[in-house]
Amino acid sequence: MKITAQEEYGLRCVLQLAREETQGTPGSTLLVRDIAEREGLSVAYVEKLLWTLSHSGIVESVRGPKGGYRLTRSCHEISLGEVMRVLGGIPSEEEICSQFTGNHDTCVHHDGCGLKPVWASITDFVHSVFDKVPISSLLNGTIDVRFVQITSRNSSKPPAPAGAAVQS
Amino acid sequence: MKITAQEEYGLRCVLQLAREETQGTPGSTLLVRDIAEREGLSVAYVEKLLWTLSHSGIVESVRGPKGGYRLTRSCHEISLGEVMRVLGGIPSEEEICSQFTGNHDTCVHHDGCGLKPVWASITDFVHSVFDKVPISSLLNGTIDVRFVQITSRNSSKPPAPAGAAVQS
DNA sequence: GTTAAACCTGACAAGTTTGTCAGGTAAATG
DNA sequence: CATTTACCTGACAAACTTGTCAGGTTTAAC
Repeated sequence: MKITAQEEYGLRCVLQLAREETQGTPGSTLLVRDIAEREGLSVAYVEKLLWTLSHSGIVESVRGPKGGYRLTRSCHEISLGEVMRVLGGIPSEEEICSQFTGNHDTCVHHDGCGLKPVWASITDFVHSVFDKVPISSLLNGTIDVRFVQITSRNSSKPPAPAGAAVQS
Repeated sequence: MKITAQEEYGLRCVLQLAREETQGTPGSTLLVRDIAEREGLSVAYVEKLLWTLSHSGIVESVRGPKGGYRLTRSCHEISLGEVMRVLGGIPSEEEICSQFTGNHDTCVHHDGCGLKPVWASITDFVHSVFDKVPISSLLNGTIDVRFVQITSRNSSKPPAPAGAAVQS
């Protein structure tokens, strides 16, 4: 259960833009160079991360001099879950058993596999928590995710919408 | 947020031993060769996984002919969290910020880092769920982790003990 | 003792992820 | 319209993870 580098650094970039949104003038942008400097990352790497984020609709770019990047929506309306899904390449329910490079072509557990529903429940659960955390709450010091209210959904849950279900 | 191959395959081996415990005679063991065959893994790989597990006290080996591996305790007393911690190399609280190979020697967030407590809370939270799932419950078909009772601990929580806190 | 069946171990090849590089294309200012 | 400042993109080197290999050592049965 690891957090990937892409998730870590991508989220940091988003948080820089969120800070700019709350502290700068409305619509102001941040240069890639500045984000890279503040995070100790290379310009090229930050560009790559922002490319992923912009193609998922979380951030947008303004070209030309005085250009830069900014969030597409208020940082109160963007959830941690939305950002993590974009950055992490969360495996879908179907991919859970096929993401492993074992030497068997078909999952030996395809019948009576007790593990697949476990993984599915875990990732689903983690995201239900993430979806309730707006990134704005990550700006000021500390948030304890354990205090997030968990809604214990029934098994007849509706499929989760692609967008985030942020609830302040 | 990824489940590593070691976690996946290591847990499968543990579940094979748990099944043997519930279905075989008391104290009976399972051959590495048989586990490998049932899971579609190589004998060498299963040996490596079991080595990790045995050095953490989750499984033990019986040498010689008629030897093999078995769990050290009943599968009702071993939690998913305990197995995952052994297999995943979960980073400790101090390592959370240093597990990334960025090009900065000191974490740029060392003062006022809003991310570290988030990662810490998330991993802590996930494990508090895992610790409540005995591996015996993974044997028969499906368990939905979402229905596990979450105890919302206070911030003045005692440090989590190394052993599992399984509660059936 | 001998043998056979099992576990133990370190080194290494293959594959994936991570981060960089070099060279593009687009837009606003003067 | 030239120039500067910025974003865009594909290919690739380095680092890490994954899984294998070859050869050990230990133990129980006969």
